[in-house]
Amino acid sequence: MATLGELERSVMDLLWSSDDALAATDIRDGLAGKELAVTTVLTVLTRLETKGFVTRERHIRPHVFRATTTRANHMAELMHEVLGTAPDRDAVLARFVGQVSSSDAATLRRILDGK
Amino acid sequence: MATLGELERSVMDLLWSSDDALAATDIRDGLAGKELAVTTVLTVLTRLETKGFVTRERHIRPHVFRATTTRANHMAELMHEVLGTAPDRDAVLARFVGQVSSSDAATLRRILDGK
DNA sequence: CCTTCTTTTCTACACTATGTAGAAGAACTT
DNA sequence: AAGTTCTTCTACATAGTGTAGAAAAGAAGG
Repeated sequence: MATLGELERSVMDLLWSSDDALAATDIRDGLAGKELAVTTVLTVLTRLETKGFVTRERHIRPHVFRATTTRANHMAELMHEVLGTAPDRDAVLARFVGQVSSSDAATLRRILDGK
Repeated sequence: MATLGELERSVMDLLWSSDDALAATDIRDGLAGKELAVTTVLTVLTRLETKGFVTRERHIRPHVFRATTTRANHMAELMHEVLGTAPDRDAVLARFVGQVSSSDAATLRRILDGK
């Protein structure tokens, strides 16, 4: 899976946090602290589209963008990607679980039980 | 955590798979398919040292290198890093577990039980 | 339909990380 | 001291990302 740069991630965060699709100007305004040109935001959005992270509605003016997947889904996929490259899956899982907090462990148990 | 390039990862894979420390020439020889100059390997090893992924024994000639952590540990840390950036930890865990194979699920249960 | 405003696309440049290795220097062997 | 082996320095190419101006395309009003 393609990786995200810092700005790209910020943009994705806004899209992931938004229920409805956003225009480039919305995103520019949502990026607190940074004073970016709209074209910059559009460039990033176009790249994200190419990478498959966002879709764009071209029939609307201005174009609006939405994330193609949820943040949770994306993050889970990333984790699976890491796990997938390991020759020693079980060892990785063991270490992973060994490092989680007890509350995370409880969450995991709950999820596994409901499975 | 710093990320690894393709060649860097290949080098780490060799180190992770080796019980004892390796010299640059060992690594060059271990990289099947690629015909790299030893200096290239040394450059990569130096960068890996800077990034904290390997240690180097300077008092031995030739220098030998070893991974500072196990592969499983590294991978688990990567997974935690991903998880740590998520505002919705539980949702990510849910998705993550939701996507694992049943054998992975069994592994997880076993690990959690022994915890 | 011609002008003006808005929005998008194209093009471009700087910066960093990474892969790659030669040249020069340091250290060991004999 | 000379030769050999190994390391360090320096350098360059490429790709990804952040950044945005200039040019083009589309919409809206007169």
